[in-house]
Amino acid sequence: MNAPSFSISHLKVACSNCNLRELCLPVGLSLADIEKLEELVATRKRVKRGESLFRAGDRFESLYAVRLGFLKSTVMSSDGREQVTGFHMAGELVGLDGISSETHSCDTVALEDTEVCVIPYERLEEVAAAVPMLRNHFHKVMSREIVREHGVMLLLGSMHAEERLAAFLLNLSQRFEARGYSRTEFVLRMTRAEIGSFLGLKLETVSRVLSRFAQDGLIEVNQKHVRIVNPDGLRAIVSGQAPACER
Amino acid sequence: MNAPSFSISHLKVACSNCNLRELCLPVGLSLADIEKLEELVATRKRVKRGESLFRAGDRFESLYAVRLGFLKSTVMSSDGREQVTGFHMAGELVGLDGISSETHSCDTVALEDTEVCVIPYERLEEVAAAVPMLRNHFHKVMSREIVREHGVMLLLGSMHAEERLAAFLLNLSQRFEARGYSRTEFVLRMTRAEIGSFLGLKLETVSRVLSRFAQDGLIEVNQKHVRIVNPDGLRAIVSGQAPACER
DNA sequence: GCACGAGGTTGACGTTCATCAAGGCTGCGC
DNA sequence: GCGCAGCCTTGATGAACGTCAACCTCGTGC
Repeated sequence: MNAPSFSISHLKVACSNCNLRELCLPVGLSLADIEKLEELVATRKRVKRGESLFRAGDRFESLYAVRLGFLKSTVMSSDGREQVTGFHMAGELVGLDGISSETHSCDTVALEDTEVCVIPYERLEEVAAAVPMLRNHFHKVMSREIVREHGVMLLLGSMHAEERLAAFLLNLSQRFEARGYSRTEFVLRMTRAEIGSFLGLKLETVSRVLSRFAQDGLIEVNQKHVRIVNPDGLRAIVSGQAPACER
Repeated sequence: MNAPSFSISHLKVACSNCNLRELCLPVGLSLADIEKLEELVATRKRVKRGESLFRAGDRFESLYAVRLGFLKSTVMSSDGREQVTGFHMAGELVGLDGISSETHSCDTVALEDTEVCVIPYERLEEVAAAVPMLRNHFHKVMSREIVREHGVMLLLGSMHAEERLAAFLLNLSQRFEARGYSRTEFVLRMTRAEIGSFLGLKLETVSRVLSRFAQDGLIEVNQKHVRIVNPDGLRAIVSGQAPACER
């Protein structure tokens, strides 16, 4: 509970120039609208690897748009079990959990040095009232998060370890691609234990399944570095085409 | 994909008289605001047991506030696995998944004869722009759904069968109580298979665990009728105080 | 260079839950 | 009444994953 050492930069924020525009913003905003938005996003905040952006119990004041870096969100049960609820990368909005009770209900921690745009929520509410397109976009972002979580529930509730990991790798791949990175080769920013927590598996199982995928020529793994060799093979696993028992 | 036989009632809808006000609406709305709201909620819709309110792929047009009855939502993977993502009762809002892509991404089906208030989404957006309190309330409802799903992820990702079922029963209990029903005695509207799907378990496991709870004097079960005898015992199970291996 | 620690891999073994299978209960139509 | 279908229960067995433990790898600080 010690105060994390954020550096807050008061640099001029310019959404209009931001290379994440297509991810963050609705298309077709007028210049005037974008100006309103730039007033909204007053500051940026840096979060060093290992530090938290916010913690469960913190008063909710702002949403955060990830500019660069990588974060995880976790919830904790009363008896101390931890569950990773998501990983966040550039262009994604975090903090939505806090709106409901004006208090954050999860911890969000940087897995590498990260920079976010701070979006004071009260102001967002005002701007959203005035700019229909932005309001609509905001609602879509929240709804998309609900739909994403439905997908995670499907994964956790009805998939085997191999299917979960294949789905996880493909999801990462697709998100990296959408950000202009390679979809076949990337670095896992999280540990095996964190992947396991997210997927409802133990770290040993994650490690074993990754090794098996590598053995089967689906991927190459070297510690955190992953190369997807046979994406269709992974897709086949996700859709139950190739359950473990058939191989 | 045949058209379901809804009966749409054009009765005057009166939120101001609705006994679900405290669940549905923010406190402290002015009379003028409530009038705007009543224009918004134009119609009601009845859905018979077994029929669907909407299906994945349907164009999204409205949200629905449950007036009475009981529904489930399910998502389906490409290979046909089904996952129950939630059960809905009076006072809850369903259909939020559709906002993101203007298409519903889950099926929502009545588990008993059900009546909902239809809330055309376009109009909701307008009214929300004009009525700050309602806007804020709407955002909180969406956020609450996100937080709820975090809880389900925790359950699916890190709890044992007994813990899941204990948590499930307590959750139902608490929701019934909030609606003025008994918190100790209620009827499960869903089958064992549906409970299992929601909790990531098979129906046999659900049945076995319920029997074990009954044997241990925690509950009484008779088919769909459940009486919670020892809620603290259930709570102890949820918080890992009493794992199966200790008994 | 070396020691240390965090994170990762791999193997042996055990537990939990799924699977398969048989049978019971309840409500409904005839 | 009877038969049937849907749902539920219970038992026997096995697979998938967790647990425990040993060891390896890499990066860091001294």
